[in-house]
Amino acid sequence: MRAAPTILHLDMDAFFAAAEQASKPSLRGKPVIVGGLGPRGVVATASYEARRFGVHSAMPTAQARRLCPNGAYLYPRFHLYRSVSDQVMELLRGLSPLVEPLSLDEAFVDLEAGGVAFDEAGARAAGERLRADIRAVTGLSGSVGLAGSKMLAKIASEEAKPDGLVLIPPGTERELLAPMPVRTLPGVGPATGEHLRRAGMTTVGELAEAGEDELVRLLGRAHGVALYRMALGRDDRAVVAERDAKSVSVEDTFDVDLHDRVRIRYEVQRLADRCVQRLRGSGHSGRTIVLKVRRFDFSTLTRSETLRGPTDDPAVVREAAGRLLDAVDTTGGVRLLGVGVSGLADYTQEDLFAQFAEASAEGAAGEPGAPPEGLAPGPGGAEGPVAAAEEEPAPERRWPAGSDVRHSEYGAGWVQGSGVGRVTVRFEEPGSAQPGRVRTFKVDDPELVPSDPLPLVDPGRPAQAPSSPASRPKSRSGAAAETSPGSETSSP
DNA sequence: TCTGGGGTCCTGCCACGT
DNA sequence: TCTGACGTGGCAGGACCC
Repeated sequence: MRAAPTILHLDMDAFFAAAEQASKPSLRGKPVIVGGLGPRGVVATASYEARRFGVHSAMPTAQARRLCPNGAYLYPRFHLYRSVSDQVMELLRGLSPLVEPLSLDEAFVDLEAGGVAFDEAGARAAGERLRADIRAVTGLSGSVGLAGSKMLAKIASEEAKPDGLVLIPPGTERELLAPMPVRTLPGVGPATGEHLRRAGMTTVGELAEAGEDELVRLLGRAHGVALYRMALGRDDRAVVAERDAKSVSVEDTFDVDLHDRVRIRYEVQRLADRCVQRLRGSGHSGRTIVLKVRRFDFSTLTRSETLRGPTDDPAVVREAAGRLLDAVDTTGGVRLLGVGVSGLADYTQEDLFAQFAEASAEGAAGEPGAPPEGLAPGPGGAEGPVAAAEEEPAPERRWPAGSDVRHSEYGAGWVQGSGVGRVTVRFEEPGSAQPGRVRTFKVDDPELVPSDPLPLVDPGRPAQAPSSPASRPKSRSGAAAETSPGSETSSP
């Protein structure tokens, strides 16, 4: 591990919910919950206002509604989050070529590799500058952790939340970690945490005292060794800018368990097609086809089959998935189906031939066939906007809560709710000073159309000018404007 | 009062070839 | 010809992460 705290971890605060609040002025300061809104949905992100009611990520949405009945419940708008994320990642790449994105809202940066910081003061200045730039460009806040390793930088950013910066000075790691719960360490989830608790270990200090041999005995070689090192504050994993994908998969949970074998087979074929679409989109082919089935009792099983060579042919993947399904007992019902491809390869000559052959067949074998009679395609018919966008034209227009719309007379707005043939829209834009007016229309009103999300910060009028590119000289040391946590967003 | 979606990594078991 | 050791690959499940 390096001596200077020049690994930076950025974590955007309640990212999806914050983006929704920035985009919809009427939701600012209110509890906002983003996630699946169907009967089996779960919370992806809750705003800090919603967290005060006990709502948190991964909680069933139905439970969240009981805890926070007056919150705004919205479907995720990944297009918006991805565009904001791109802006943030661009700022990070201004700091260093070594940027490792972990998700849309998180990344590691090696400041030393970028030449922007070599010591504590430099790292702190770069972190503060970054936070100010993110706010200027996106209107959102992010928390920054700085330390000499990835693990500690991540722990630091967690401590910094919301809207803060924490630096772990070199030499203080063990002392700092010792009283923390074992769950603080990456790789310790509910199962390992419980395992360790039964063995009498609840803090990181107790793991360090137990010794490597004991942890290996309890958790196995790889996990035990890694955990012992982490407990000592040792982590020499490098920031890796590019990672190759290892697998591609798609899955759907159905609002109601499926029992009909014909319907199940049809859904597997649709998933296989979607999976191949994604596979091709990523420029890959793959050798191992995986079928995932979650049964009525939540037990999950996977079946896989490895082909002779990689493929990106939908017919081949459909067939393999179908064969795997034949070996699965689905009596009792299934709540989730998934199809994945692993053992990824770049395109091969063989794949090109396969594609060519398929193209000449004019897609005759490229369709999964019509849905079983009387059954609409899709998971229970209540899928979110992302899934809906991939469907065939629906007989009735859908207006998912939170989605962007435009009305020929009233302009840009978003869907507050819909039902019984009506859709309620609030007309406001990210820059609106006041909450917008609400109007209700018929769902098939021709004046109302879905639209793309508007940028959170008008590019012509940034909230505040971002500082010059991060590759600039390091002499600038101010940038203290955004250090204080927002008073209204303190965690419960 | 029920538990999403898209991933990664590890472990144990088994079959197979040498 | 039989047997055991060993390495490897495939498969299934579990844990974890965001």
